[in-house]
Amino acid sequence: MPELPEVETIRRGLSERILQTRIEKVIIRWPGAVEDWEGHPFTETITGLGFESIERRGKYLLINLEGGWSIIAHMRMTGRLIYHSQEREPEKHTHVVLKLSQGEVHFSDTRKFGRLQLVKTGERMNVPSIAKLGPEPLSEEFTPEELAKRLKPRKINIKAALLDQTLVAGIGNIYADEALFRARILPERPANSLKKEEVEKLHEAIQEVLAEGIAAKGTSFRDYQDATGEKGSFQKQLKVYSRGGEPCTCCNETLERIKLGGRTTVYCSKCQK
DNA sequence: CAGTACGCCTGGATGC
DNA sequence: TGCATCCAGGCGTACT
Repeated sequence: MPELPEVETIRRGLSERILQTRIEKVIIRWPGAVEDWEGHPFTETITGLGFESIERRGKYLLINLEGGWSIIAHMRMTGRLIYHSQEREPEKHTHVVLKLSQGEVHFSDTRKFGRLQLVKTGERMNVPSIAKLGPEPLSEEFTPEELAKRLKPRKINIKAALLDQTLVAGIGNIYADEALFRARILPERPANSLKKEEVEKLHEAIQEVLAEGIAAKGTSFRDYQDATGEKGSFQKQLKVYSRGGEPCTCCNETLERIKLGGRTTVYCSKCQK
């Protein structure tokens, strides 16, 4: 599941490979994967344009093209954006192929939740899904004080709060569970019940797990692959996610597996308070 | 603001 | 072996 570290890894991989190229042809194999911009059709608008830069905001990739156009890409659960230096037959779930002046990019998504959305570059930060995102957790504006301020009015449990993209951007189910374990905080705790020291620990834990996730080129639990089709390795460092019923790496207690906000949550009832 | 449910999807795991 | 059912879950939207 591409969360911040996975999307950042894709951003870096694509940036190294496609910034000097131009889109020569667009092949849409499943129209549901793309969204036009106010009467400007996806294919016709981007054909012929070169790439200028690739940014990331939360779990969104912002691919900036020439001519004032951008593509906002979201992988959701199973999306992939993979660069091939040679021409390659699309796979079963490849929905869009961008033929470039050198190589090609395939957008594939088994579950068809992901989207490529055409927007004006000047409007990219104003589209609702991007505009409402909370701070970037690895940026300077994301301080312990900022996190505390944002948690204070929230009565929901801290796990659900971390998954709320308007509170802080980019954290998904994997890194939320890992950050809470590292900060030794129970996921059921109301967000506004965290003491100052706990918020500071959580802030540090969030930054650590995300940075380590990026360093490991992401978590390839099921479907995730980077921009070249390689798997990440952070799944080897997971302490709680997907380990329900297994012993805690710290105290050997059996890890609990519950549902919070409709999502599977794993934690250690002995280590986390 | 909280919470819940639903829709979007397929494949792998599980149950019979 | 084959078929039915469950589960994984990010996010937008609707409704209470």
